[in-house]
Amino acid sequence: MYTIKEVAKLMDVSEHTLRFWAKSGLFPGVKRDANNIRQFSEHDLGWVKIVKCLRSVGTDNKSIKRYIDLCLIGDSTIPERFGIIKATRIKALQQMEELKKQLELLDYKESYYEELIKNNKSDKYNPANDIKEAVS
Amino acid sequence: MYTIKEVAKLMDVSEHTLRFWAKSGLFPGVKRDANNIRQFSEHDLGWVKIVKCLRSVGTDNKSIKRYIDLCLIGDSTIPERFGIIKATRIKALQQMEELKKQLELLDYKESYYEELIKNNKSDKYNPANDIKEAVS
DNA sequence: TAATTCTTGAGAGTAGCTATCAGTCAAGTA
DNA sequence: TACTTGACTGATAGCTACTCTCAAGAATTA
Repeated sequence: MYTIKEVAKLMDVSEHTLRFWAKSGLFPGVKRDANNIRQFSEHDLGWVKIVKCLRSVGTDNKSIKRYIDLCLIGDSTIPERFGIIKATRIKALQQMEELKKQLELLDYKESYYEELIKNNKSDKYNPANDIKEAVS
Repeated sequence: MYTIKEVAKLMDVSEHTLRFWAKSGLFPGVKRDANNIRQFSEHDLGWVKIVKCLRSVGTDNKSIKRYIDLCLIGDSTIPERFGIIKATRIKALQQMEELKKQLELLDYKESYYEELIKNNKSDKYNPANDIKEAVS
């Protein structure tokens, strides 16, 4: 059993955010002790993990709640849950591509500045002139 | 020259967001025509591109403004700009790693559901039991 | 001339945190 | 025994970065 503080550390999510997610119904059935303090089980960490995963890909909290609720309903919702996960995976792959592209720009800019510094050159007060093609 | 609508389409950023960024001072020196309508040049698209890049990695608008302002000051700020880009690049790499990890979970979940459906099995109303290791 | 289309800025609304605060409880210390 | 410290609680306020709605004004088309 873990306190909210331990979960926060373990999962790298702030206590505030965990409470916010809990209040939003994203962690069903987390037990409390005699002093009303949340006790996260290993099982509950599973919820935290999937919520964190969906959030990190940009799924809004309402849709996450929907997924959680589908889970609670049971087997009949497996096809819909499957669909959600598939769509989320595709979204994640797209984000990966986008991130790669942005990384290329950062790589380029980094070497551009490096060059500038090494050769003690000016960029003519025009920081965008290191970008060859205009559109992303 | 491009209207804001064209830029929105070209760069895949909403007009609203472009106006918001413009108002925040993230696009210095965008010209207007006789009717006060913004005319983005190729050069201006460079600003949009770098702002979009920094935003996509989670840089807050205040820090982006700082970067833009440094650019406008000129050569004396090249070392600081270099530092910002380097730090941003590292942040992007970390995000890449994080995304990969989340993608693994999604991959696992997808095949889990697939299996479930193929074999007409139950997940015992416990959607978190497809997660082997508890912590992320 | 009238209707449509586009852009503009102002301002309201929203999501998802993030921070503050007072209150409760348990354990440790004087 | 009284006091302090520290962890957790929910309520609530505040913040960022959009996102949407709107009315006004100019240009285009019927």
